[in-house]
Amino acid sequence: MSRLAIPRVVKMPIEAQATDALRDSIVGGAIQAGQRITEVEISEQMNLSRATVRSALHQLAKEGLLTLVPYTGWRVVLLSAADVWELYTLRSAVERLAAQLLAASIDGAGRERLAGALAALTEACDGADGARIAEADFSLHKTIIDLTRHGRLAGQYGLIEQQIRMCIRSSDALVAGGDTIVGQHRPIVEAILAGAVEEAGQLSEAHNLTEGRKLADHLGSLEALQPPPPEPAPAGKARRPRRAA
Amino acid sequence: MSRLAIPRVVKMPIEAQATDALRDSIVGGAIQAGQRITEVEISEQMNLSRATVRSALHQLAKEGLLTLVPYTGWRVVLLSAADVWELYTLRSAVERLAAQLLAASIDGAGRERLAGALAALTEACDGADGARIAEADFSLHKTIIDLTRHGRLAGQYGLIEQQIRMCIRSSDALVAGGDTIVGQHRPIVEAILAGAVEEAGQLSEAHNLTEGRKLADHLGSLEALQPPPPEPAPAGKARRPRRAA
DNA sequence: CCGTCGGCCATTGTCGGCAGTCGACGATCC
DNA sequence: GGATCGTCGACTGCCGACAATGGCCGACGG
Repeated sequence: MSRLAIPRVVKMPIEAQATDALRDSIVGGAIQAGQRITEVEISEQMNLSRATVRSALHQLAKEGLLTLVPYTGWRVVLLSAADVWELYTLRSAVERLAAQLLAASIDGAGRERLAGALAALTEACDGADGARIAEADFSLHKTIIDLTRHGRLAGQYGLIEQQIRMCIRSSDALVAGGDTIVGQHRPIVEAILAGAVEEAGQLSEAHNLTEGRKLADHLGSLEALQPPPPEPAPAGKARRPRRAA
Repeated sequence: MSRLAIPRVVKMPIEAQATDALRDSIVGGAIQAGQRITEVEISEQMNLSRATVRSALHQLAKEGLLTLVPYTGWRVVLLSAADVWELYTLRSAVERLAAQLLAASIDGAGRERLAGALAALTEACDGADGARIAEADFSLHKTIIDLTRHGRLAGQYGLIEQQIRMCIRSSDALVAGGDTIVGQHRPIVEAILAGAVEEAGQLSEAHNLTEGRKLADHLGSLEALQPPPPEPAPAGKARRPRRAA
């Protein structure tokens, strides 16, 4: 296979690079939720043409991270409790399918990767680093998805995952104890390894639904306190006075 | 509601219009599966700029109807039996969720719409118009999705639906008898109307899985006959000889 | 003082063009 | 005759500019 030790050059169009960078900025919190952004603003920061940035923004809009207000600007979506409910119900259905498929078809290499992901989560839960626990959590779920070798499943899950990442960051929830987290995931993994199709699906579905309800309730109580986030300021520069000079 | 008989002008950016028109051309069969198309070709036919067409093509690529070969061209996807399996497993999971949610939350107006959709399917199945039956079939499924008032669910289902439409058209399958089709759908609708959450989900899931397997087997047997569709010709104009004069 | 109207500006919508890259044909050399 | 290299056409990647649109602010009239 690898006759020569020459590394394959990554051939990724700038559009895709810009999309990834912007996505990371959004889910990573560099661009706050609800914030308003403009194409020229981004294109200047990234040193790219507006058309290129525009393409990236449209892609992210399709992924549900941005909304476009015609002739006005772009806005980072602000996820409500209803959105969280949508996300987690959808996620439960998708992950249930993944768990079932994987339980029915997992092979040796797959068992190894899956066990490794669970071990990593267990190890992360020993510490108190919330971000690291969350990452290991996501990684375990993602591993289950990938191992199904189901391209469209992975694609749809990817969209959901980005949005979940964003709403978790914006709510600063997900602070369950490490023991609880491991205790929730271990049975799922064991059912998959045992080839118990129905059980794996049910456990996975239940796990997501309970977690989703918890997060939605948390967000709902927050929304009840501060009803309308009136205007999170138009991104950086305030509207300049009519006569600057 | 309708005070004036003046049709509301559609205020839809040309990008979106182009996207819809292209999607219809693809799923409608005007552009054959596997065919190679270029941006200039489309832009000339639609009398639009390349950038606009390009945006539409990218969107359709994200919907899974096109693939982009860098610096070479676009290709309408050619769905294999494996793709059909992916589509129908995914669809079964999504529709199961929809049936469950709807069974748990359907209201009076919803019951009416759902019953109407089933009646339309029954009526269509009395005739022998395959296209009309298929349309009524899709419409019933879509109605269930819409009634859940689950935006993201509807969005993800939309993507799957387009691809399923395409592969059904390209395989000319779906020729089950009208009685069979009604007999498969009626129990699902009845379970939803009865509020039987689990039963509705199971019936919906089973329906899609059996139909998907049937279609996948059909496509698999076709693939076994003609292994590689070698080159479906580069779209219209043949590669012109080096010296035209 | 308040409601309404008009103009202005910011921002997106759309377009044509130049440059980089890929696939393939044809010429050349062995 | 066969394989390899050079060259060409075609297509996408990316860009800057102009047009259209909607919101905001000030001016005007009541």
